[in-house]
Amino acid sequence: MTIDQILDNIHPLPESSKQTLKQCISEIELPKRTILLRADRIEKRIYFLKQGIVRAYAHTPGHNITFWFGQEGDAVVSMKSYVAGQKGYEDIELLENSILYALEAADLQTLFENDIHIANWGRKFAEQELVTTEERLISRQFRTARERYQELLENNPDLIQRVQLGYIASYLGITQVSLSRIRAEVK
Amino acid sequence: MTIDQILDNIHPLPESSKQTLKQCISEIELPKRTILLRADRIEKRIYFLKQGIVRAYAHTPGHNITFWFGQEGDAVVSMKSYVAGQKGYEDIELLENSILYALEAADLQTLFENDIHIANWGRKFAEQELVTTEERLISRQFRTARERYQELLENNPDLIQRVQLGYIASYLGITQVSLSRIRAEVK
DNA sequence: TTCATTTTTTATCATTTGTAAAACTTTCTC
DNA sequence: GAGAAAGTTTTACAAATGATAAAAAATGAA
Repeated sequence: MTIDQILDNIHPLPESSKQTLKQCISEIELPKRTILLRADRIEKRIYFLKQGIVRAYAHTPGHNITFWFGQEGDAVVSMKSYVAGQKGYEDIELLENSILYALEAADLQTLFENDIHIANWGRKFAEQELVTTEERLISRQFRTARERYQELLENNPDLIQRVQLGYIASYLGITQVSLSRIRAEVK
Repeated sequence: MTIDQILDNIHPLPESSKQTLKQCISEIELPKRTILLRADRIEKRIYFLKQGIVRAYAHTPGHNITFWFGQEGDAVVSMKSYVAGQKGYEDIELLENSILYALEAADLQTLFENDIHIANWGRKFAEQELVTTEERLISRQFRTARERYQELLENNPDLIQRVQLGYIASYLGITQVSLSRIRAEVK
């Protein structure tokens, strides 16, 4: 997944604006188990995932709760840091050796103020994340864990292969034991 | 709550841009029980709530699920329509006689293309809705229904007075019977 | 490979939550 | 204010889920 594909997929940009934006983006490679973003920091960078898989989890008393998985092409961002300049809820951990595109949030802010195309690109970015987040919320509210597991099996069977089931269970909001029961039924 | 307060609260705008935007906004008054937005339509208008209270619910087999309440100052929008031009998930119903500020999404789109301040205002709008939605998702994933009811009692006691408990129970993701049990304990 | 560690599944039991029905309370209408 | 309708609480029972422990399977390192 190239950076051009990722940028264009959010919203097409005129060539000159795209070049301007790309000049602020660098590619980095990081090993499995790296904690890319931390809940207790105000994160200054945003990332796009070229290769790899990541999970976002919150540290809660007793155990950590995984609430998002990112895959190739996804933006990896502490939204609370990016939008409000405040500490987020999530640690984000690389579950595989990964390649990321990195971008300073401050650089992006400057571009927003000076280039209307980039401002609208940033608007589209937030809007798309908004709809995705809303869909996650609705999936969680409308469907049982069993249904959401089946949804995952159909729409994203990769994920279940690449991620250990304890994290999937946490993501679905059930215990690993319950997920095992569901898998025993469904298979 | 004036339209100026609502607009400025999202992101301050230069006076000329604000005037431009306000020229597209009209005030309307609608009675209780009006269905303002419908899941089976692509909605062309967005609203801000001056006075009243609304709920968003999805029609699911068996019963409707309430997943959002809007109060004074909130944007009332079918995000799927606004962002993606597709049918949304929700009907939005006025629970009280209400006064709303209305705006054609198409007019707003035109302003986005031509005024960088309005484009950044629109970006901020989406970003704020994003963080709010993320908070709702996380509240739902991290906390039990009991905790979320107590959270509501503390942060928004009004809501529980103004909205019938069946809707609150649905919003919390439990049955009305369970909510009754929780209330019996907490009181 | 072999052994140790981690992950997943299975079993049992206790707790929570849902369903259904009835009783009670509040609100609305005439 | 009386009666009807709508909303809320309570009860009893059934079903689903969680906690815990232990077994089985998979993974990783030497």
